[in-house]
Amino acid sequence: MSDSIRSILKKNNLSVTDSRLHILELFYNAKGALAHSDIEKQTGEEIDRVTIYRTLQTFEEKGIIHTIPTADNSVKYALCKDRCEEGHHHDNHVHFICDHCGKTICLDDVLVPEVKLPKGFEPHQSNMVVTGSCNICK
Amino acid sequence: MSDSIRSILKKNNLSVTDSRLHILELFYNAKGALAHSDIEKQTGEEIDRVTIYRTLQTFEEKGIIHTIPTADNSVKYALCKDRCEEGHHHDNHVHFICDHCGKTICLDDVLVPEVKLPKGFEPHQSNMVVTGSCNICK
DNA sequence: GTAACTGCAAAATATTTGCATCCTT
DNA sequence: AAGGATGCAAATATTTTGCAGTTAC
Repeated sequence: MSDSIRSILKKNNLSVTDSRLHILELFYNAKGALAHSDIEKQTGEEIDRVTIYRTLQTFEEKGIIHTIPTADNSVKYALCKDRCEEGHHHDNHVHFICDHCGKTICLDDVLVPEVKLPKGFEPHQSNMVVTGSCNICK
Repeated sequence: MSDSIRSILKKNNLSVTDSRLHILELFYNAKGALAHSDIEKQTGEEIDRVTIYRTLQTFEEKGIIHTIPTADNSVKYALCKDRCEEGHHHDNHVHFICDHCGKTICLDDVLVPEVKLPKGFEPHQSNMVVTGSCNICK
């Protein structure tokens, strides 16, 4: 398992370091998205706050993770699916935020529907966020 | 014009103050959404930074404006349509963010399509944000 | 007159930057 | 050995809170 994480870093020309392994593992274990603060809590004193910022930024640049716009405007990150890893983000699934437990869940099977835009608008990327109660809370 | 803005405040049981009139007017003149920093720039020294925070919060609580989740995770606000003003947000139109000029535009005529969620998920509110190039930049 | 609103100061929080040191390759 | 990554300190930026003075009603 740790090896597959290691290979992701290598594939993206990133040095394999403890921090990166640790943080990336968190994403693989997490069902759903993580905020900076989530990562900070789960790593405790082990990783410096600044390193977390820089690691998240690096991962995002490499297309390993992507940010999710949330209803409460907090910053969250989630793993990209395979198709993202080429540099292009095809992050076309719906994100769900539970009003009760607060979790953000990637509904990988629910694709964002296309919409017809007015004349002159050319879409590039679509994001859809649904709030409500999730399958555990309700 | 100033009178219609005034009546909105009254309708929501808010005292009519210069700050509120001014900020609310900005929203009516603006095509699209405003960030806290936009408002700060446009009001200059006239309104205290803190007052802007509190005014935005108040307006949101009253359902006069709503927040928009943006791809870059900055906080933006836009006027609610009539239906929102009852307290329930029926903010069911698509938001468009232009990659070039950075503007956020409410596509009032483009409704957020419904999606079928997996079993157990109960939707409450949907948000859709499309990025690309707008009708002016392209 | 009273409750609500504002501005200022300051606290709390979040994010970014510089630099010396350490680690990966 | 060399370049990149980390940790610490500190600079910036953002948001919240307390309180005294002012304003709307």
